[in-house]
Amino acid sequence: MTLYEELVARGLIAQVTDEEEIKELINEGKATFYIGFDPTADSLHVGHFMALCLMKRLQMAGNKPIALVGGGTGMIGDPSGRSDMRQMMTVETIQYNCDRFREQMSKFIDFSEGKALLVNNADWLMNLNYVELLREVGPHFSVNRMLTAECYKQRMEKGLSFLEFNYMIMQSYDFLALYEKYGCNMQFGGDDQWSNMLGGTELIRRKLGKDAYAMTITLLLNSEGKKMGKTQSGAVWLDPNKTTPFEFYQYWRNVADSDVLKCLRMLTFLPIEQINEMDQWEGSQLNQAKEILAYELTKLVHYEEEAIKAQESARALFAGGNAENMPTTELTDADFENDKIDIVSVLVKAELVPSRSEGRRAVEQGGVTVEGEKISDFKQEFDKAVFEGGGMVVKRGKKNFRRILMA
RNA sequence: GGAUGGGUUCCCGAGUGGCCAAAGGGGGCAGACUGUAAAUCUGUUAGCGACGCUUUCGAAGGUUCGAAUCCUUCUCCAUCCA
Repeated sequence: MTLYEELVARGLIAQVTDEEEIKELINEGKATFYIGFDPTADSLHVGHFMALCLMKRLQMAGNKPIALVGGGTGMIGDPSGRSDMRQMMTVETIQYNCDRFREQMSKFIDFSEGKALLVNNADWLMNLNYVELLREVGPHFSVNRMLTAECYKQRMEKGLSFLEFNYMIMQSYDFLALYEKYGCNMQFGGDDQWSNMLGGTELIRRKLGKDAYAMTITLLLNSEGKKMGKTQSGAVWLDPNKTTPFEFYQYWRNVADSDVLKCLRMLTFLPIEQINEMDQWEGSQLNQAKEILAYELTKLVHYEEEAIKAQESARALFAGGNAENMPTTELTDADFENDKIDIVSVLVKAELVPSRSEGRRAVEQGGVTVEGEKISDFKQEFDKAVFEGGGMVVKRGKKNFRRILMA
């Protein structure tokens, strides 16, 4: 199976500019391609992870990846598919985020010996001269065409600032710059980037009379059509300090039946044949597929050791027993009054609830368990002694656990 | 710059002087049922020392016994005109 065939089989490819050319380029390892990452947060998330996996697959086939962090484009903010304007970020924040990206990426991509490049578009965008730029690239963009681009559609209703309108031009300029500097002949990106990417191939054609290609990756959507990798409390991050390996594992352990196979195909490196076998699984057997998915992804992102720990914890917890590797919270003497602490305080301390009111409601609704015993009175108190030694396992709902210990 | 319409709780969206911590829907959370899934049903969804108190309807002032609601100024957004 060729690389391109595998990408198709995994459902990763959304749109391509020229299928035959792209096939040949990447199958034979002749592509120098780039993927852009906008530094909108201080950690990469699951959406980026897909792109990183793709980079890795292509790198393994001999293609040369360029990871571009958007230190320059981050100054503008991509309006694609958004209904509101992004918060403008300070230069310091952007720089900080770029540095974090750099760290995390080097975990996945081999940057040694020029096998891959990491560049920052601030290097060429920040020094552009407005009038020069207008004269250089301005004539090659038709405002009429730009306005019909899919990525602005949502914003045509709500309003689009000139600042953000220019994002496409900046991204197109990136492609041109990389083409000239490194011979980068292909761009990959999320499917929401399609119009921005076409801007680049067009610019290269008009400006240099050369061909460049673009290919988009299917966005990872769940069966309800929403982007995956988001939870109520925000994105699922790759940084273990922002999303612990256990939480990361649990996110994938809990995906809907209808999404498991898709996730396995698109995100893991398991052989496609093996995944296709799982496609036959039905009902509760799919639970095993979810466990495999969670384990594989945790292993990729946080290494095997953490994946094993997360899996053991999860198994133990849901089998009803205790687990070694559970998130813990430590109490100090100051948390106690007369050597006692009430259940609501414990919940708040353990961050199992955001406020005392919610803690109280959780207890009233029968959602709180301590050491397997349901708590029915929100005024219930505990002696300091019970937290000594192994501590006490507190559970809110079915999936939120915390071991409470003395510091 | 001019005209018009608008900013309500996590989101959408009612509410035009007291009965409003604010209808309804979505989402979230919890319970039942299950497979740590989905669907369904039920409860709940500002905070707190909790049959009471405190803060909230773009911001700041004002009128009033009483303001999300009336007045003034400011601000932001959309549409049309320039």
